[in-house]
Amino acid sequence: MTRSTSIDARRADAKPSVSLYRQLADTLRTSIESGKIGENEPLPPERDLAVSYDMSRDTVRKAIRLLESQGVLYSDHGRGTFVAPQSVRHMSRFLDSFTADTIRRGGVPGQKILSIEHTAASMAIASILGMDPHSPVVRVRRVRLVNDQPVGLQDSYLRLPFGATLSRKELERTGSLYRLLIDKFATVPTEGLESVSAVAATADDAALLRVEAGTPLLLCERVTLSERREPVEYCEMKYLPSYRYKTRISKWSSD
Amino acid sequence: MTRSTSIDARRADAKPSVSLYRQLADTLRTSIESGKIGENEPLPPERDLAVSYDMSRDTVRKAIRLLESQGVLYSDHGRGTFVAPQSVRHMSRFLDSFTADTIRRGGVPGQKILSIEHTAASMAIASILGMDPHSPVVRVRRVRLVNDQPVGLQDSYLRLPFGATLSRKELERTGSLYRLLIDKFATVPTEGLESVSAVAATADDAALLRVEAGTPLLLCERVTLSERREPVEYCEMKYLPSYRYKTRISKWSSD
DNA sequence: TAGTGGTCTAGACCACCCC
DNA sequence: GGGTGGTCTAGACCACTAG
Repeated sequence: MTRSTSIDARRADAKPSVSLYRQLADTLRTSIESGKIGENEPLPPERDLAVSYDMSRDTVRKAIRLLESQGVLYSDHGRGTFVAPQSVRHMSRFLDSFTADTIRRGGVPGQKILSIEHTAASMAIASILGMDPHSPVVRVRRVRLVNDQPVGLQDSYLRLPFGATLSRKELERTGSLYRLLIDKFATVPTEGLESVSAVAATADDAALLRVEAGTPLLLCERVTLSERREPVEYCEMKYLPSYRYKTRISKWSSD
Repeated sequence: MTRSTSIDARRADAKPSVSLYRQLADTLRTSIESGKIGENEPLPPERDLAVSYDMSRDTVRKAIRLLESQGVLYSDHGRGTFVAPQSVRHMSRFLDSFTADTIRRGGVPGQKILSIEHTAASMAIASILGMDPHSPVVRVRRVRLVNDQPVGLQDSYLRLPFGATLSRKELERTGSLYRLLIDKFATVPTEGLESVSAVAATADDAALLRVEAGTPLLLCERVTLSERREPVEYCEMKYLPSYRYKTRISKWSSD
């Protein structure tokens, strides 16, 4: 007995082995994005999917759980599994670079690098990055652009491997600090802790963002953690009011 | 062969049947909160836990997945499963009432109800709540307090079941709109879509929050969806800069 | 190489929704 | 009652990490 066509084709693909349930999740996601199943319409029952794609029901369920966690599907006990409304599907937020996030929203991301300094950590920065004061850190200040218009300021402090440095050229090439972390320093940003509030633009902020001083800005502070849950970046972002920060939050805390 | 003590005790408890994996998750969460296993220290291997608690390894894994989604644990392939740092464990955000959220942060929640109107939905409100214009809605305006100090304004539009009404007395008793939705209208808020930005306080805002007009405020708009993914509430919240909005975001979007 | 988490299976039974 | 998702099992094998 052989596996259903489309999944088998993927299996023979470049990657040596993507798990079955991820392949199924991709297949389902694609068929949902293409509109084959409408909002709030049901998927075939798990048992049917298992037969169709020649896998166990448990594997089908894993695919459904994955898509559920991404806001693509939702299941109701006794009723069925349904396609989430588009409004939900497009709200999911992930730990993502500004670059990728902007592209996902349909904008053209850009940046103007204001400065890259190799410096010693202040007590505050050292504390939040879990290092000793005066340890070396890299500070990167940037203006973020969408479609060539400034939308926000980013002030990042990076903890680099011992002796490593970061050049303006490297950053200009990729445009994304996260890509550099992954590709050059083999550090995968895995989790982010964010704290959001509102502040008034300082004179400096105002000049860079081309608004008046005192304009309300969205202040977002973030600590980024590696796979081992070590802090690797602290970043302060200030965004114009036109920039909207979207999130989906799920379920009930007793879960 | 009988089940390990603590889990069995729970099983005999009030609730007729909480699933095994949730019981194990509760047990593990408790023992983590109590500090029996420190930050970034490993749990016993899944196979050991399965033997200890007399359940299958798959059931143990379900408990671990649940805690992982709540930011309590993280697993690394080939290394083990570890307790997340406290900073992560305390950042998880859920679709929660202001009331519950404030308590979780260690504050005393309060509210001053400014008005409760039964009115007809504007086109904008009707559109976002997925109803016809002029359909009946309830608008609730409140000042939110933490430790008796005003921290924000909430302006909620509720879609109630046909013919239902909402009295000030009911809302004053529970203090929480969500509790009323659940208890009185059998509607469980399941998912929220939020959009956050910054605004300047209007003269009215300023008076209610006891600050100067023009003060930057955090503006958070939210659409709350029911289990069936029908919109049940639209809410605009404006918070003082001192109020911080905390989130944990996970993993990589390619997941 | 030994030990860990990750995937997958085939089958059983329960809980819930709706007709 | 018939169909759906939810839970649980026992066992197999793979993939990754570390000493």
